[in-house]
Amino acid sequence: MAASKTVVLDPIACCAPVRSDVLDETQAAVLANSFAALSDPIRLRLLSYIAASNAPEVCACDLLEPSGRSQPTVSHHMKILVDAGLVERDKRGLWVWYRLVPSRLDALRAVLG
Amino acid sequence: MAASKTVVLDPIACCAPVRSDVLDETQAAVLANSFAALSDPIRLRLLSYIAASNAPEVCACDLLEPSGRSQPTVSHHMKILVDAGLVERDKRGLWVWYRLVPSRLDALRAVLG
DNA sequence: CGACTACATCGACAAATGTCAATGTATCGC
DNA sequence: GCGATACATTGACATTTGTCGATGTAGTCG
Repeated sequence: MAASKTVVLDPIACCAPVRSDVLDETQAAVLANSFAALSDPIRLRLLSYIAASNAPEVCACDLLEPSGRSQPTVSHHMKILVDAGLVERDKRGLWVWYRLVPSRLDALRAVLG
Repeated sequence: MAASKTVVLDPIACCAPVRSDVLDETQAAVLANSFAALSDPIRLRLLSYIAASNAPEVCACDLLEPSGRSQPTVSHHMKILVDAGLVERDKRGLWVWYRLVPSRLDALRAVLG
């Protein structure tokens, strides 16, 4: 039920490894979009911060200080990660909680193999 | 001995998986640069084209038609892949030959795990 | 209700990126 | 040497991206 905001993302799972077959334009576009989400240092650090926390979820409010960016900027980056399907967003009360989507990271990893 | 043109790249191998620890700014910058090389559909297709060919190397001249881009544009994209350490360049006579650097792809894959 | 809080969206801007035509450079064959 | 070939570099341009201040929106608490 989850995900499906701006861009189509599920096709990732169907992609054969980059090394085994030539990607068609659609596959390439989807994958490029996913890797683009990983192509910014701030986003990589946000991602690793969530992953490194022992908790299954991290509050958005805890992402500001370690990222060293303004609140709108962090919100912007998190949206990109969510749209790419790498992170899930859950608003509870005033706070927003983020958690990784391991299967999505696994899928990307598989594409690289 | 190979590689070391514009950007520092070897640090990739030393990075712990994104999921296990918070990346420092240097690690994040290097990794972001690597993923950025994968964040363009044309580059992904060039990469998979080389990988999918049974030959260990592919001539630059064979990359123009499948990519559907001009010669300068393909040259530009290949430079980005080479600088990212994902592909090696070998000029022999008039022709330039490209081959993948599997260890680099493996390293990136490891970071995602 | 109204004040306050947490996050998203908007608007603007500089910087980076993808693209191609034109030109440059190195190499081959004659 | 000379012309032709394969690829790189340059210059220009439109588009995209990262950033922040200002503002909007949804939720909480009294």
